[in-house]
Amino acid sequence: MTVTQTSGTGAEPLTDLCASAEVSHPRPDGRDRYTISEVAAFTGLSAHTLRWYERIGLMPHVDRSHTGQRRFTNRDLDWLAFVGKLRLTGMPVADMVRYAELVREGDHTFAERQELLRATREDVRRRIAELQSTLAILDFKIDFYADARRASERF
Amino acid sequence: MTVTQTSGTGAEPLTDLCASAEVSHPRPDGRDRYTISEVAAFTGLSAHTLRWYERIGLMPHVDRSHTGQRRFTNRDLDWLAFVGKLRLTGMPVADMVRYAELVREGDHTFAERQELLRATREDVRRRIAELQSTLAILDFKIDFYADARRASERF
DNA sequence: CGCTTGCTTGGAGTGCGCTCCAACTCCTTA
DNA sequence: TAAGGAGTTGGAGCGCACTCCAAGCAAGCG
Repeated sequence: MTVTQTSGTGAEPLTDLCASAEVSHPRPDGRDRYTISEVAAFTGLSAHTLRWYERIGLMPHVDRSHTGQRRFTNRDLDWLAFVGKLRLTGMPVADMVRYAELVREGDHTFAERQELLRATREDVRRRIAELQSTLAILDFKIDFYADARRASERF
Repeated sequence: MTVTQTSGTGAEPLTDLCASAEVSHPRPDGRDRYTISEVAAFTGLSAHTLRWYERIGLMPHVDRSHTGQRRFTNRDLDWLAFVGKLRLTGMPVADMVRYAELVREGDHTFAERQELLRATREDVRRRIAELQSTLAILDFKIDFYADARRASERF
């Protein structure tokens, strides 16, 4: 796993480090201000969704240009990458918002954050097990159809 | 894997066999007619949902009592168990309905059914991989919080 | 008989996660 | 200067998978 340490403005160093665990997509170097459409292209989320994430409190707080347009930072991209992972787990958006709130509240919420992630992890483990059981059924049925088709061809 | 061969009325023996792959929950022996609430309790689906499944064509066709009430058979339970598995895969209801249609159309749809299941299987494999990647991130962050908390306790 | 329980129906409502719309501002290019 | 493109907002709308509602029917019981 590659941990990319992004510049950071000095505020909440621990949270920042934690928010930037693994960045999968390479990003334009040396830049730290992206428009909403750049971020949309980069993350695969729509601009609508990005604004909506901010509205509901799932984005920490996005900088603005002098004309009021959003300017996302590398830190924001890190956060979105993490949110994307949480989304893949099937975690409800409300829970992600809760996590975001805890991050905003500061370091004294570490325990609760950890607990939330732990619960999510157990959930993910359960889901993997479920999926693997469905895989067995699917294999069984696919084999069944393969046999049936071979049989019908032979006679 | 235990394959429980349920009685069957003689119609489409292959499909029947295939529909009855693995029955996870033991069920009242010797019976073959269940009310909707029994099936609801048994499958964990609500009676509402069972009726809705029938309406949209996801249930093959449920017998009725002389007063018009539904009487589900063991075969129906087998089908519902399989549908439950498909549901766990995250397959959209519309696709499940498509599969149900193919089953109703008869044996000449084996190829298409197999293809549908194959696609689903690949999807499931992808989802398992995704979930496992999120698991890595979660572990990383949970460890991070564990370390941070231990560090803050020590000083 | 009246009451309860369980079932029936078509259609309306709900919650989630977006997704889009209308009306507007701002900046750039021709 | 005019047009076009990208951004802004609050709020409405959408698709999915249920979930519930109202009104009614049939059976069982005291």
